[in-house]
Amino acid sequence: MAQEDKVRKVKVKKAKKEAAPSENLSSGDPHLKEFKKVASRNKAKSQRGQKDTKQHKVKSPKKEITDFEIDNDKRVKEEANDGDFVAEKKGKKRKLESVDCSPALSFRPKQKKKKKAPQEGKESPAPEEKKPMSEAKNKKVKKEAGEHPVTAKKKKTKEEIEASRALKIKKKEEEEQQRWRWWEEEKYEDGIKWKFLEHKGPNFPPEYQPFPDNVKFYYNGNPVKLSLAAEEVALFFAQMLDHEYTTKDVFRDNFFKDWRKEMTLEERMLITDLNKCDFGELHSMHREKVEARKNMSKEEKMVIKESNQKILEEYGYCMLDHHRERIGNFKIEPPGLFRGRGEHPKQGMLKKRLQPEDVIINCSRDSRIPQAPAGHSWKEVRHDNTVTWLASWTENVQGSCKYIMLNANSKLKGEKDWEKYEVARKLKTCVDSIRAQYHEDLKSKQMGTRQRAVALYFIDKLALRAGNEKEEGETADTVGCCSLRVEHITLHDTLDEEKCVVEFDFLGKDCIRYYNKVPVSKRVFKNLKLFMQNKQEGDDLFDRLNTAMLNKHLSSLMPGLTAKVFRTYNASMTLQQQLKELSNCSENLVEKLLSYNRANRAVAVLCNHQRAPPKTFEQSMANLQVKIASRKEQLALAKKELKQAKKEAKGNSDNKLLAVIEKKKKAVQRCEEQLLRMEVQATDREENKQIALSTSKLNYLDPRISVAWCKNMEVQLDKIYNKTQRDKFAWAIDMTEPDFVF
DNA sequence: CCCCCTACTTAGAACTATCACG
DNA sequence: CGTGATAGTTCTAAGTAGGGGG
Repeated sequence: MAQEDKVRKVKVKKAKKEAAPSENLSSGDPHLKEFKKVASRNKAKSQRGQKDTKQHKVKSPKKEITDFEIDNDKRVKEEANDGDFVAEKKGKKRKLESVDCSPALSFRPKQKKKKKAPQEGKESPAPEEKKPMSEAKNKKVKKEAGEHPVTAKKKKTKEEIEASRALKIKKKEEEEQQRWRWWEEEKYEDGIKWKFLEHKGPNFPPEYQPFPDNVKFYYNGNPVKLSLAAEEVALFFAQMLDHEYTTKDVFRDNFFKDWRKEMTLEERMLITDLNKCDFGELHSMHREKVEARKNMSKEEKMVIKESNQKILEEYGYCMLDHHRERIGNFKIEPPGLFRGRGEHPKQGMLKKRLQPEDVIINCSRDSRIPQAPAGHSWKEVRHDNTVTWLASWTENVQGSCKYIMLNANSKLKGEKDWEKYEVARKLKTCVDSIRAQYHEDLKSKQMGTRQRAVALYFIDKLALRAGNEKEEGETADTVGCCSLRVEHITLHDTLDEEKCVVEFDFLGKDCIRYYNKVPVSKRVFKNLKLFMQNKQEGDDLFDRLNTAMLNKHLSSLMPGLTAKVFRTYNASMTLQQQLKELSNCSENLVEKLLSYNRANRAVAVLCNHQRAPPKTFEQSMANLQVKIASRKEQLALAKKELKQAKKEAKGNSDNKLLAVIEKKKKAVQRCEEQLLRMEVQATDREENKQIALSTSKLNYLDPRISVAWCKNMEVQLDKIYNKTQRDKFAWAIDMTEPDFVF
């Protein structure tokens, strides 16, 4: 248990200055002040409006910290003239020009408001800490009492249903009341993520249960009883037999190699060819199990649900600065076969079972340290409050770190999210000059600067990702902006009557294809031609640029600015614009929602958020069309009847007839409404066939835009955000006024 | 300058619960 | 009152970005 609390040092990077001085828009940082102002305004509001009995809010005077020193190590190197550009081989990029780099300003507002003393006072009295457990218990007791009447359960009647409903509502209210309104509090000083953190450690998956002897694995036609370890891995493969993965050579090879590592020497001698393996019985056993689980009785399902609930109760929450916070992924990932996306060179490799000995725990020194499962111990317990994770381990397939962190509705995540949108909003104030500058840079004498300008143009205009370098052969071959290669774009002097068209075709994150034909400015086009000169397939388009250089430059234009901010900015701006353009107050609810979805969709298209069309898509679409047709018939009929009724009533003021007319009118109206709803649904669904809205909604769209829209349009918020989303965006829902502008 | 490591966000697929409909 | 489609949740892979050390 090494107690090395790492104190993150604020790094001051050596700044190199480029020949052309960059416009520095950063000083003063008015936007972040705004951020703070909003926070306190909201605070005031809520104190006015609500009887918040909590008292975590303690105002604290702010202490300014000095800004970073800038090392003005100015070095200017002249770049060769245009004729000299030589494409360099991929992988090794030599950057000839020096790059402007302002001090590595952290974009956090904290920077401006280091405050020390009051932090202690901020925390609520210590005794509260012990509470959650007993509280939880109480709740449970209450619940049980309600659910298990002493007498027979025949009496499970209205009363009880009502009671449970009441309980639910009550719980909801309670939840609302208990919600930690962290956005009304002061932020911690630089880098400190928490003051107190206590949790139970991660939850491990159950041990492997060997399958019965009557289920056999065959090799070369002969039954073979496998050792426990080999059997477990064999089952991983057998379970996936329905999946396309298991037909791929790479997958099979990787699997077989790793499987053999788990075998005993004897097994390894015997089993040398995957094609001679017969997993049939294991596979069907697995299918039966799945089937059986599906067919379980309600009671059995209930039992499982309850035990899951118990696990959630125990492991799913932590105490963070006196608040009970939900953990996002408290379960240790179970072992299995690695499933990469796309043509992943490591697909099929064995992802090993983790032991507590692999896991590092992070928590407060003065908290109850989580107990490792019986007979085990943790790899390490540390107390680092500059990070947000509760536990971490190294995964064996890629060798990367994995973390257990809090749920999206937590303070730690929410605050970061809020900040992200504030940075994006700040970009709004200087985007014009940044655009002007990169437009200028397209003419730069320095190749690197030109490349940077073109890359920035793509990132801004097309919302491309930054495109970090990746290790070759370790992952699927995907690219982002800076890692584009010459084969990923095709230049067309004219295409479909448009000039200077760039045709993009590459695989991006998660191997999602990006295909787009975009007319670009002449200057950009000319530059691209230049960049591609003397290069061949496999060469980097931007051979003098990488994401680090790009971001360095960006952060010199505005603190906190990186490539990905453009995605956030353009996504949110698009939503706001589209909502303004598409929706209007006089629409009915269904139409408003269609408009909202369309605006959302425009963003998803911009960000290239795709999904596999649902398997049942065609079928369900056809079904819907049938329904629409029949409804249309109904409508026609209803209209006819109405006409008929009117005819009969002509010149006749018999009340009865009039009533009939009214009735028919209503029927027609109802029919029309339903028809409209279905037609809208059909349109929406068709337009959404291959587009995933949720990613942008969750990660790119400032929720305040949506909240404000709902208020202005008089649309219930739960029409656009489900429970999870409302939880995640609680801060925005609470603070946003109808006049919010991104 | 380059490479590696850490920490955190973003991403679509798979799985599960719920709801509408016959 | 079951069933199938849809909505919501979980899972974990795949990105971004910045630090740090050689």
